Amino acid sequence: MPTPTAFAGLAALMGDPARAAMLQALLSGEALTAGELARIAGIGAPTASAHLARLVEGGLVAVHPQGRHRYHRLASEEVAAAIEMLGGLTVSVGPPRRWPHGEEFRAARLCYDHLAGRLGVALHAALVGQGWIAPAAGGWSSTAVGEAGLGRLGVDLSAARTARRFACDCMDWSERRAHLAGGLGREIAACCLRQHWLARLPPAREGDALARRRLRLTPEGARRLDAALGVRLAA
Amino acid sequence: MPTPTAFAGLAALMGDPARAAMLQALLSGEALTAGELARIAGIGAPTASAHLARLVEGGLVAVHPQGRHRYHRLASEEVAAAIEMLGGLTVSVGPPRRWPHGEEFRAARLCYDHLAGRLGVALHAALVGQGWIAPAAGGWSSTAVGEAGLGRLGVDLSAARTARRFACDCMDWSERRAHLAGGLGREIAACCLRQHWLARLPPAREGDALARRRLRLTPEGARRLDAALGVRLAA
DNA sequence: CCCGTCCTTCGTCCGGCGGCGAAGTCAGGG
DNA sequence: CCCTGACTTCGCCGCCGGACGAAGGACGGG
Repeated sequence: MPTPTAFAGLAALMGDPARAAMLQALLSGEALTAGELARIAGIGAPTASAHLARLVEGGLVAVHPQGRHRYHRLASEEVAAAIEMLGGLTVSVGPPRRWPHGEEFRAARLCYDHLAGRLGVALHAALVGQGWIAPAAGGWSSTAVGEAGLGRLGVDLSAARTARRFACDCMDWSERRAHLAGGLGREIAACCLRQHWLARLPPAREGDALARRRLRLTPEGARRLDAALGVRLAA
Repeated sequence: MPTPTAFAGLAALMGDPARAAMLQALLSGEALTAGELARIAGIGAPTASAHLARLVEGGLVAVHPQGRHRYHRLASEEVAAAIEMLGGLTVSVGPPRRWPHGEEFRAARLCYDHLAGRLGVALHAALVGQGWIAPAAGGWSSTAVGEAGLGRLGVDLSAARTARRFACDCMDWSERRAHLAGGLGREIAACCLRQHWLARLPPAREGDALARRRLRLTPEGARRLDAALGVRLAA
């Protein structure tokens, strides 16, 4: 195990309310400017700047300047996974409480770059149930019928294969079941969003980090997914 | 996602150096008394008591009093997994550094209740390579030849099946490859330790949380594992 | 029953960190 | 070229929380 101080430093980095709000906002995969993150965290610009500097220095966040904006995003998929896992702990740990988490978040949301919530879990179950993916070492591989079906849906399989992992499970913190991550999960989400099967992300409200991650199915999107996968994804 | 404050609270709980040292010590799966944890963290008894109260209150640690001792252990496998994942981040994140972590830890150690390090990774690879386990939804299932072989080794398969998950991957932070977790991983470790295939855990030195997790193969243990699995596990 | 041990509670101190305002730096536009 | 807008650096303040000493319960043993 790494030195306790290194471990504690990393955890402490995520342990500040303002930084935690920033990290959760970045979990959608978007790159956000320092000013946006300051408003999301509800703090002033100087304070946000100091926090972001520490997050970058700690390796959790990557920054790439463009003009007079500085865009920030999570440094890696591993960072996103760790944040998701910690978020999952908060619902399983502590005094049992009735779900205080909005119904919208449980229905559909983004986990880094793929679909999560009931929608993501249903997608996972449908892909397995239809035999489109099959268990393989370390995750899932696509079947012949799956490749045909995914192609019909417009999913870019070759792009999915360029990822470090083609398809693997990612524990869903609200449903307590796996949803689909990896290159395939990313491409399916990209394809769905591109084709407007899902409503666009609503604009962020000031101080509301969570609004960014909410998704709603369009009627058209629900219909096409239902037809393609043979399940009722829409609530 | 849970409220940012809940997330931050949990991360902050792990973010204190003293509490981090305690959690890492508990990662071996052992139940430790408040006094032991105080010495491990290098703090006084009153301070340790306050820290442990917060860890229990936060749901990360479970306590069960026995006589005048109060034994503490991690509250669940999920807590252990989250701590491991955060530990993994500390080696992949931040400025690239040459491995400052002891060779002994990378060779063999315990991850909660199963084998990790090069030993754990080699075991995983051997089980797959010999066809003793095969990919299944959410993890691995045992094959017929595997069940025979594991039975010869003295592994209690029925005990392994009582776990929530029979066999699944757990990312190894030092080898960056999967080792075996779940009921099977637990039973193999229990069986190995019971049969003295591995040297006993060395006694804890004061203030040294890491010593608890170091393992060394006995010559007898290495020979039997080599013969059974057909790989050279000993360095 | 009294003592030793383990652990907790209480009271107190103090260092560190998060917060902001003001000033400085840099990029872009009219 | 100056102005605006985005972000950083600097300096300072307030306060939360982690540290300890002393005292106060539990529990077990002689």
